[in-house]
Amino acid sequence: MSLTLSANTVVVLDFETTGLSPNQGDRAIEIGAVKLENGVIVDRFQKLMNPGFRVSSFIANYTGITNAMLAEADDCATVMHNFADFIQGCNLVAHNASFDQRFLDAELDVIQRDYDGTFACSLLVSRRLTQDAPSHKLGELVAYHQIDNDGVFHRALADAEVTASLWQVLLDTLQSDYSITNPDFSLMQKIAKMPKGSIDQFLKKQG
DNA sequence: TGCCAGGCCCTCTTTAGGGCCTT
Repeated sequence: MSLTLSANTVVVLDFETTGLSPNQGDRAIEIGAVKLENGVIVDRFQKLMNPGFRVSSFIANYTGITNAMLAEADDCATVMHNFADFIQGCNLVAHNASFDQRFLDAELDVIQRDYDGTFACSLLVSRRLTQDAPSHKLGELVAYHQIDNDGVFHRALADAEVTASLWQVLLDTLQSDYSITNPDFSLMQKIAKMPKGSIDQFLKKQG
């Protein structure tokens, strides 16, 4: 891990893609991200990218991203080079991070770039900290926590922004419910891996 | 020909199956 990795800066990111699996030939079509410094958004990144083939009608309807929009976009390599620069030195957060990590790894592998941060998953943390939530879908959690939003979902920057707000809600929960002052990224990673049954006892020891 | 994601998590579990999440 890089010595320049920032302790207080994370990038919350979200991909829109042509499908669920890069192993099955799916590609990224949009990346959106916000950079958080001590919980405050200090930078944003949003780019459509042309995967080189037409997206299905399902994806066009699901995301609102059309083939006409993608025809005018830069190719994936160009966008991902810029995004690799954007995330340099930062840890990463995503909702269901294993999905976004697979696409990030696949797209950066194509252009032979790498990143120095590690991922934390807001879905896994949410399942442990707000076990009463009826669902841990991003949209459902936005409603559950009454998170401000512009009504846009399944677009990369909009989803990254509400995920960043959710991340902050989860950090605030650690402070308010467990008296954990300044919970950090590595604690969130530990929470994500902890058995649900022992999370309460673990957090009470942290406070 | 027919199949086709992958990881987490629960339970009627561990020699398994299925729902939840992401697009």
